[in-house]
Parts: sequence; structure tokens; C-alpha cells
Amino acid sequence: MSWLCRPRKGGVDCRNYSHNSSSEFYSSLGLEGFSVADTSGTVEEDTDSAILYGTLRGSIVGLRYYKGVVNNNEMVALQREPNNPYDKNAVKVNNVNGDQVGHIKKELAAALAGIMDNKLAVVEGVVPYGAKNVFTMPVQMSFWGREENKEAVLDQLKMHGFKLAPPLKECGFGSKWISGKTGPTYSAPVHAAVHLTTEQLKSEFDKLFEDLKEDDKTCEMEGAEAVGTLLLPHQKQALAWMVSRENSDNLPPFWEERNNFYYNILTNFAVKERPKNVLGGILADDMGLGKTLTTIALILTNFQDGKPLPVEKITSDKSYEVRWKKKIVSQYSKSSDLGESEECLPLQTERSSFNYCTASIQSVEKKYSEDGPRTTLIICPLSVLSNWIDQFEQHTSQDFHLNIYIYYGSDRNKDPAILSEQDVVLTTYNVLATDYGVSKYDSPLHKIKWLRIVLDEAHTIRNPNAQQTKAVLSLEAHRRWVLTGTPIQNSVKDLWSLISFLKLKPFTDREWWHRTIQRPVTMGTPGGLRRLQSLIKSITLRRTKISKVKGKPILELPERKVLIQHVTLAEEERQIYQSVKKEGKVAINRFFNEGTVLAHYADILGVLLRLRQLCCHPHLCTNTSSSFSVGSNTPEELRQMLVNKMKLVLSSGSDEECAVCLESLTLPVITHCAHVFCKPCIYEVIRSEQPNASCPLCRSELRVEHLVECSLEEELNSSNGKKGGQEWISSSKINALMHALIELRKENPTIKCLVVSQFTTFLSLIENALKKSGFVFTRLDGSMAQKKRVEAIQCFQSSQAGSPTVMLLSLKAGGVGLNLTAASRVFLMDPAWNPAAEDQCFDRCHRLGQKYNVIITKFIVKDSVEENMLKIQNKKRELAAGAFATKKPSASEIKQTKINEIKALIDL
DNA sequence: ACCGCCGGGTGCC
DNA sequence: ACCGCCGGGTGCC
Repeated sequence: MSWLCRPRKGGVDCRNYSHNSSSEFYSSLGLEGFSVADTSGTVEEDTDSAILYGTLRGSIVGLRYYKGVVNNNEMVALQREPNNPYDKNAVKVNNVNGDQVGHIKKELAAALAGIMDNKLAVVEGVVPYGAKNVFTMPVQMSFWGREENKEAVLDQLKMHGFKLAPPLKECGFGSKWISGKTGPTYSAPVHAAVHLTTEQLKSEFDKLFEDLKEDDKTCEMEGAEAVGTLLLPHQKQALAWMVSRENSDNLPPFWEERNNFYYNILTNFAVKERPKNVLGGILADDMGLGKTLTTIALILTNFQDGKPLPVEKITSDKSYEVRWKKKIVSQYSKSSDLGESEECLPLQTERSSFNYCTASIQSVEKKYSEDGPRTTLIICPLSVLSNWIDQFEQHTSQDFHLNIYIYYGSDRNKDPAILSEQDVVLTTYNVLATDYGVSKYDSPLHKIKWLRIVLDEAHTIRNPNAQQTKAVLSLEAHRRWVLTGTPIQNSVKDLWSLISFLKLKPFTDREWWHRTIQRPVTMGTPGGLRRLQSLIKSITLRRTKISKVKGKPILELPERKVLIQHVTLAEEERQIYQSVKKEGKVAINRFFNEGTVLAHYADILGVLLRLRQLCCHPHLCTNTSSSFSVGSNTPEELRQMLVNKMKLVLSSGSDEECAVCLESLTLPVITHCAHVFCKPCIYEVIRSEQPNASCPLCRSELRVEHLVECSLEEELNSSNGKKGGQEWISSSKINALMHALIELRKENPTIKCLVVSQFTTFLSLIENALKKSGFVFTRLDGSMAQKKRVEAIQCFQSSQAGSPTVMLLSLKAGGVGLNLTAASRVFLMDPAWNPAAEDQCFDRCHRLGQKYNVIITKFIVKDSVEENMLKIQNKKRELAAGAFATKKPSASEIKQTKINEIKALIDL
């Protein structure tokens, strides 16, 4: 219990980011002490665009009253202490470990207080010398902030009689002092940050994972007896690496031993006790290489001192019983994949029978009573929960029994004593966050010290302010693993949560992460990327599908070819297309001339959607609930119009991102100015900009009471917009598809195909054509119940004669785990906005288990919006390749990108 | 703190 | 002397 009550260092700690107004906001509620960690995501994240204003020498006083010590050249943190009873301007000075060293002298503190409270600048300190002083010591301060705040900061300092020295070359990162024998020397970063070109960054990034196969990462290790599956060579390597990391007593990265002290060469912090290495790391293999299997092998193989997990060996008379139980587990799993809300839970009976099982298994005589913790906690998104259960079932030998508890569902057992008796507890990020949200102190998963925690698809916690992230970061464990196929999605920033989870000192504290890694990288400081590289390298194992083991490709995947098949519209189709295009172009031109493009963003997406639909089939384009009228009607009409616009944006398949968090929309809401954001994101913007918040995209007034959300019924109603008895006709695209399918059938009637579209109504139209030509087909889309999905997949994957040869697939159906290797042909009926979504879809058949070369055919209508979409896709690919280490785009940059996209799409 | 600063004691040479 | 100077007490914010 004790670790829960203690204020936590290294959790989400925003000391230097705390905001005056927000602390007042919370203290008015009597909540001070809880507030600071909850500061908005918008203000503090701007630290990426900070420039160095200058430096100032000051002094730290009161050293004799505190135990925190520093070394010469060590970085220190300056932290406001507004509740200090002697001086409301007080500024504390802490060392890297978070121990207080002293205070900033009061005259200087008086000047700093306003600057820090109003977040005009971030003030960072380094103690250049005098670290052994008894009463006072000097501190060299650097002032960082956004260009527009520079004057205000200089004025503020001047008022108190201080003046910044020009940013000396060497003190850009306070790194003059860390050069010493070990650290790299930085030269002239400061004002004119050397921004690397995209290509340079990209190649640097590629190097990040080079040489990873060297070191000790090529040793192989066999799994324990209880691992029922033979591991592939690269999986044995991963197992060996993971086991060695769990049992290692090496120093963590950037620490060195020097005469009985341990030095951190980035911050110059020293401690007497040997810092513990991360007993874990990041397994960042590409998907399909078997991260799940390897992790299961790890759990079974490395319990304590390199000994296997003492699992129960099953005697033959028991094995029937257990097999039967395993069956129930898998049944449970297959119905649990719908959504995270409690309503979508699997059937009560199935769950309770499973829980009953676990209980009965626990009553079986216990062979082992270990002192330390024995349980591994696995946290994953709901969509892969069932995959874990399946894989445990598949890969644990039939002769052994693992106690696995699925901590999910409203009747989950919250007794920590029961949970900590399991071998494995499986749960989801949302369940964890929900428990934690109800009460940090009653959350059962937070009461247990785990043997090991595994975060699957760990990039789901890349937002440090998300409740899920906070919940994950405050779990206790000996060993910590992060599984992800995408270690760095958008920027270095995304790494922080992961590094912090791994408890890598001193990076658990965002300030140190930012000063030592993030800023040097984003500013392009020479050596910055190398530093990040050596950090990543020391804790990460990453192989891609094309990596090699002993000169051989890791996975011998068949070839994958993408062909573009141009389609010419028939005359009548072309006419409709042209007239809709003309009409849309006139409207969009008007928006451009009026400068109201963004205000009509949803309308424009609507035009583009209609054009894309017309490329597929004229019948798709009947949802012409044109919302061009902007007449201010009754509030209810206005609301309905906004709901319609939002539905348009959401259904347009444009994969809209929230401009605040840059991720796909969760709980979308629409503003009066018709821009769609995540509800929590926009609430945060409104709160942090109070009293006068404005839309991040267009700066118009923003008020909570003006936000409109789409109720669940409305969403449902819109999705089953079934076509009434319209008479079936074909289309040019369908003809092209059918031609290809029939040719293929002649060639080889057993080849299976995926026919993919973003428009489920289009899939329905294609059904007609398939029926007419006598194809046996099945279908998988997002609206299907879990049971039906499983049926469809099993049916399609079957190699039996008469099994379907075609699967109609909606582009985003199914999670990453979806396995459709029976297909070796893909027909992509319409291009997606986001090329990554297409690739993901292709990977569902082009993956481990695929026996044939995969040929993908993209149908693209000539002289249409589809051709332009291909261009945008290419641009996005380039962008994604170079996205690493670039800073978060501002709202105005997003705006510009969107405008450019629109221009490119409608060829203006 | 081998400082600065404060405030009481003190007062030609 | 409503000063200077001395020397003891004292010391973060």
C-alpha cells in the first residue's frame, strides 16, 4: 500500500510547466496539490518551438537547510513555490534526483516568479562551479520561450534590474559543462537552430536501428518446456535478448562508475547507490514477427534467476478437464471484441463460466509458494485481447497449465490477493484507466507489485496527458516491457511515455527528458540524434520484415506487387461526374474567394466524397443532404446541421485527425464554426484559454455550450442507410473488377481474392455482380457482430472445395491481428486518403503464412479525384517517412496543409 | 560566513 | 553623536 500513498516522483510531473491560472483554478476548489499534473496539453507542449533568449548568472542560497547535493556542471531544476510562507515569489532549486538544493536569491526570484507563472519562459539552471559551497552557490540560467514572448521576458527582467547575457555559444544546453571527458561538446546551437532537412533526418533515423543485430542480440535461446511451439530463429534471439535484459545488472544507458560514484553523463548527476538498469525494454519488431509468441515464451522461460515459471504440469487425467476449460476461454475471447463500453461486453453466461473455471483451477493444490511476485500483467487494446488469449492457448504446451485471469468486464474480480496469485493477468488500457479514474488508491491493479508488466501496442499511451498514460505510469513492477510495431510514430516526443514507463532515470521526469534528449534532437543539435540513438539502441530490439538472420531474410515472405488499373467511366457516368464536379468547383471557388474555405471544410469534404463515390457507382451518391445553406434557423435546425456536417466529416473516410492531439478522433464534437475535434481535447483548449477561448483552426469564438456531439442513435441511424429497392445496375468500376475476377477464375479457380472498399454500400452493389457470375463469396465489415465476423473469416480461410473465393472487405474492418492469408489477390476498389490504411489492409494477407505472391490491383478512375488522391498519398508517404523529429505542426500549418490538399484534389 | 548586514554600545588623543 | 566606528549576533525563501 505504501507506494501508493507517497507522492510520486517520476510519474507525470509537470513542475516547471505548472500554470498560474490553472493552479488558481484548482486552489479555488481546494484541490491544490492535485492540480499541476493535470495542466493542459496545449501550452506546455509548445516547448518544442522554444528559442533561447539568453543567459543569466544568479545564486542559489540556503544550501545549508537542504540535503540535495549537486556536482559542478550539474543541471538543476528551477521550480516555483508560490505557497512559500516567507515569499510568494520563491523559486526552489532541485537537483536531477528531485532533492531540493536551495532557493533562488529573493531579488532574482522576484523577477523570475512572474515569468515562470505566466509561462513566458522556461528557466533552466546549471551549477557551473562551487558545488561544494556551504551557504550559496552560483547558477547559470538559460531562458527559453517562444519568439513572441521574448520582449515581455526581457522587460520583466529589466524591471527588476536584470539583463540577459547574449546566449553564449557554449551554454545552449548547459552542455558546456557536460563536455568533460565523456559527453559530446555542443557548438553554437542557440538561436539559429540548425534545422536538418527531411532527408538528413530520415537517414539519421534509419541509422537509429542499424547495427541492432550486432552486440549480443544474435544469441539464441530455447524456450522452456512449457512453450508448446517451436520458436523461429529470430524469435529465439528475441527471447535470449529479453531474458538477458531481465537478468542483467549492467548500468543503464548514460551512467558510468567513477571512483565509487555513479555518474549520469548527460546531467552530471552522481549517486552513491548503483542505479538499477531497466529490467526490460522495448520490443519493436515489425508486426507479424511474433512479438506475442516471444513474450509468452519469456513469461514461461524466465521467472527467477533464469529459471522457468513453475507452472503446473498436468497429469493425463486432468488434461481433459483443462482442455475443456481452454475452450471456454477462447469462446469468451471471440465475443469480446466489439467496443470498450460495458454494454458491449460478452454474454454474461460465458464470462461467468470462465470466471468459475479460474476459481476452480485456483483450488487445485499449489505447488509453489514463492516470496516475490509471480504475476505478469499484460495491458493491451481491447482489439488484441482475444489474440492474446488465443495465442496463450496455442503456444502453451498442452501438458502445462497457466493461471490466466482476464481482468475485464463489469464483474471482474478486484481482489488483489486473487490477482497476484495468477501467472498472468490480462487487461485493457481502458479498464486500467477506468479503475484508476474511479480512485487511484482503490484500483486493484495499482495495489499489486507485479513481476512484470507488458504493454502491448504501447503507442496507445504516447500522449502523456491521457488518463490511460497516467494510469500506466503509476503501476509498480520489477520488469517492464513495451511491445510496439511503431516505436516512433510522429516524433521523439512520443517516446517519453514509453521511456518513463520503463523508469529510466532521469528521463522519467519530463524536464530532463526534454533537456537532454528531446530538445537536442528537435533542434538538430549535433550529437543529439546520436544520443537518442544510443539510448534506443541500448533498450530496444527491432527487426523489420526484411531484416536478416545469418544472411537470410527473417521471414521469407512472398513478393508483393501493387498494380494500378485505370478505369474509364462510361459516358453517362462521366456526365454525372462532370456536373457534380462543376457544381462543387463553383462552390469551392466561392469559398476560396470569400476566404471561408475552412468554415466550409465539411461541405468541401462532402463534394469530394460525392465525386469519389461517383467514381465507384452512381448509386452511391444519393446521400446528397447538401448542407450548403447556412441560414441561421432555429437552434434545433442549427444543431441538426452541425450534426450532419460532422457525420459527413466522419463518414467521408478522410481519416480526419483532431487538430489538437493529431490523432484520430475520439468522442468527436463539432464547433459552431464546423470544425471537429476530440471532446476532451477541445474542452482542454477552452479551459486553458479561459475566459476567451478560440477555435484552434479558425480562431472564432469557442464555448462549451456551443459544442455539438453526435448521439449514439444518430450515429447508428446514419450507418444503416440502406438503399431502397433501386434496380441493380453495374458500373464501369464493377465491370473492371468482374472482368478481372472472371479472368482469374479461368486461370485458376482456387485463387482467393479480397475486394476492398471504403464504402460498404459499394460492397453491397458488388455482391449483386458476384451473385450473377456465380462467385461464392463472404463479407467482413465493421457493422458485423463479432460472431459473424469470426464465421466469415474462418469460412474464407478454409481451403475446402466450395469455400468462398472472394471476400468483400471494408477497408478498416478488423484490427491489426486480422489474418486473411488465404487470399493472394487484392482488389482495392477506391483509394484511401491515408496510404497507411491501405498498406495495413494489404498486410492482412501479405503476412506470415502467405504461400503465394500477392498481387494488389488498385482501380483508379482516369481524370478524376482518384488520380489526385494518389498524388496526395505520395505526399503523405514522404511526410510520414520524414516525420520523425519534426515538431508538431501548428494549427495554422495544419490549416495550410488542408487547404493545399483541397486545392490539389479539386484541381484549382 | 575568513563574508555582509543589523543594531546596540559608544565617543579626543 | 540627528554622526562614525567598534565588535557581537547572525544568516534562505
